[in-house]
Amino acid sequence: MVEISLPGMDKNYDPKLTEEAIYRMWETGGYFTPTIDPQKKPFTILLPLPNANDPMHMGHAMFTVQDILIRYHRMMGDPTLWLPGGDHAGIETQYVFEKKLAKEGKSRFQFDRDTLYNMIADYVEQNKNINRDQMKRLGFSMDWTRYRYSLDPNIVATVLDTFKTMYNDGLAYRDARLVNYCTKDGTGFSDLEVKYDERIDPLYYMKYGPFTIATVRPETKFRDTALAVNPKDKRYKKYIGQTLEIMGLLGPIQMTVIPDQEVDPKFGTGIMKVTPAHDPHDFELGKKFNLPVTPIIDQRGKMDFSWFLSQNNIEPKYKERAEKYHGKKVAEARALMVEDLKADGLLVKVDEQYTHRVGMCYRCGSVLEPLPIPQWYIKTKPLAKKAIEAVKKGKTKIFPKKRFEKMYFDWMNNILDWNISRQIVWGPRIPIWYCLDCNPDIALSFLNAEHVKMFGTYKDFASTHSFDEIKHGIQTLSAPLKATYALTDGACTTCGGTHILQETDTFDTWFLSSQWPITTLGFPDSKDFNYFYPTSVLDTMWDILFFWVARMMMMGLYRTGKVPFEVVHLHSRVVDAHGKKMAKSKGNVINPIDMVGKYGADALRFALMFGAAPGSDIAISEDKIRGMRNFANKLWNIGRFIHMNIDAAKAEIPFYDDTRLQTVIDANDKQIISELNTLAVSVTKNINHYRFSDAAQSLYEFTWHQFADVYLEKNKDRFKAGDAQALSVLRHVYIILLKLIHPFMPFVTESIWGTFPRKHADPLIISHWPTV
RNA sequence: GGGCGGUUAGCUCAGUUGGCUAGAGCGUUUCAUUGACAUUGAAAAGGUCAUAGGUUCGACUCCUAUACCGCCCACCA
Repeated sequence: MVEISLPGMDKNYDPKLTEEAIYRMWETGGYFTPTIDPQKKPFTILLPLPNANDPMHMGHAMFTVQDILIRYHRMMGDPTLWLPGGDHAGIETQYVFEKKLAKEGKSRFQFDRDTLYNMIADYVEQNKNINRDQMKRLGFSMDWTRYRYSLDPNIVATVLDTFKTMYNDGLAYRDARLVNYCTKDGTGFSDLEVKYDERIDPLYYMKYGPFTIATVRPETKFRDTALAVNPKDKRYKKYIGQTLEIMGLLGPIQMTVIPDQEVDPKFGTGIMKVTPAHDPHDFELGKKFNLPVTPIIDQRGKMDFSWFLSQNNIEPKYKERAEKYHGKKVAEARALMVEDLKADGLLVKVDEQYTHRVGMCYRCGSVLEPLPIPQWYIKTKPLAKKAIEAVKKGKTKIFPKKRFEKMYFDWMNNILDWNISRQIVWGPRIPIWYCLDCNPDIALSFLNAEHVKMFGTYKDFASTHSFDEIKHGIQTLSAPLKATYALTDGACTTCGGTHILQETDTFDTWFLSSQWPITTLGFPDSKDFNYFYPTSVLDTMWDILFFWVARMMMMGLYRTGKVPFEVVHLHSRVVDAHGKKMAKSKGNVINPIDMVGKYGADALRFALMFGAAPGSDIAISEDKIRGMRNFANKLWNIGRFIHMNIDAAKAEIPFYDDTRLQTVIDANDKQIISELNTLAVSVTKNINHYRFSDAAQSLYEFTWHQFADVYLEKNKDRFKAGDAQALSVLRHVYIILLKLIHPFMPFVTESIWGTFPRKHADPLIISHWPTV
């Protein structure tokens, strides 16, 4: 066996020997940083900012789509910017951090607000770079000099400014409607974040005056304020408008019967109890009929009977019951009440197998409690209107259009106001200040020196604590809806006092990220903003179309009057070899970094692009990645073959375009050149149309089965004989191929590129894209 | 409840406006054994394109219905 030795080219391509050095060469060479040239239209992509605290998963590896576009445009000569960033990911990060604390036997309640915030900040700081290094390992050609973190001071400043502008425009407001509240995590959520789960719960039929009603939530009935029936329901028509006295577990209550179209006469008994404080539908109904909102569950998910117990002359039996329920968790109290209903003969029957959908906390899985808590909202209708128009007019194009444009319009048309308040510490606080002297009823919770959680109103604490103590120890401030507030952090505009406290609600993370295109580029006036906004393409998976993309459209248009991006490209979801969603619980997760270590970044990137239609899932398996590793190796060995033959020819092989060879060309050469041109045209077209799979497949097919298997095999004798024309054509086709493949497989192509003679010393990354 | 997508070779999927013997990757079978690559080469097997109708000279491709799978949205107590 004769070993062929070529300098720098082993028999097999080993990504481990090249990738790191090549990436460093690109980065230190400054090729990721665009030169601003006012004569040229830039090409810009903002990376969908990953959670700074999370390692990469396969979904992030799909950002390869962006790198392909970026590398392609860079080679086209466009000033090209791919701007990376990291997200503080409010609730996600605080949740992960609390779990970490729990493992160490600690709880967030052992720390005051500032300390907890700083601990989380340190934790994120430690993890931030893992993510960045991993993206480098995939070869992503991002401009790291422009890396942004969502809590960078200038980013936050713009976000606060947006809030103030919206507030002054009447688009940001405070209201106490029913919010999806997780009593375990202690925060409210927006409607988008609610995860609905099918559950089987008992449906209780209970006697209710002259009626029987059905409910899954008997614990809320104490604060029912009305009964609703369908106005067309003959059975109950005569009761409409009447006020009835109904016997309950705590004695008789007064109840008015009201009409409501939406009551289904066929459901249960056709009568619905109305509980405005704990049911979204009832809340709206209550507004219509002016019913009081009377909560019976508190923010910790416990029954609150203080309204009852504070009454005079309560019958001892009822007092005993109320005391028994008071302070119990919802589920526990419900069980007790069902027992008491039985005892009183009020329970008619129980349907144990009632299935319904319940709103759950997407984070911790607890049942969400709709609670009437004041929150900050964004009025979305006027913003959505413009976002719809922009897409209709084609200012922003959504791809694949067929599937996702409809989703976009449906959501925008039915949009509800956006709750941006979160009751967590990890994030910027809403820039609103309350005067404690003007609002002595503001409820405060804070930590005293012994780390004991304390609740009370400002009035309660003012006599025993200094303002400074309150200000620094405060955990949360829950101002009643009627409390007055101001945008200023100076003196109170009403009383001139300085006992003012900032809102403790922090912004929904998505409120920050919805402004990413403007905050990262330096709105309202900076060189980058003026040059790069609007960006060219926004590429992401469809799961955050509403969370992020739609909201960026609204916010970008609101602040700048221009769309934030010209194209929205929704890439495939990565699934396992059997088309199933990857999940830790299923044990089918493939770690991208492991695959890079084993087969190289190029192999993984190519596998992710190969064989998926736009908008559909992409199945990934180790077998497939290995197959693509083999392709990289094939490409590498064609390079070795060419070197070997040129070296053996012992003559200078002219550049293809320097010679008259083109006019006296051999039929075989002519054919491969023609096929190459066809390929270059189709790859270019496919990239322009976001058909990355087609581009990848044609590159694979041409390289392996046309160029290597046919042309190269057929002309081996000519190469061996040192035929200068043949060798020139061979090398030319190969060099062009390296360029065409480079956006997909940047490492192997760049490393081979370096071994060939060329007119300019430039690396492949900034070579010129082939044009025909 | 409303809407969307899918159903093509053993597996995962392409098939862009209806038109040549329906393709790829992986897997399988047979042969080749080493001056580019065994991470290879040559060849092969394997599909009533979910089902039933319809439009058309012609349907994997268009229309209707059905079945199953997946996803999104929705306040049914």
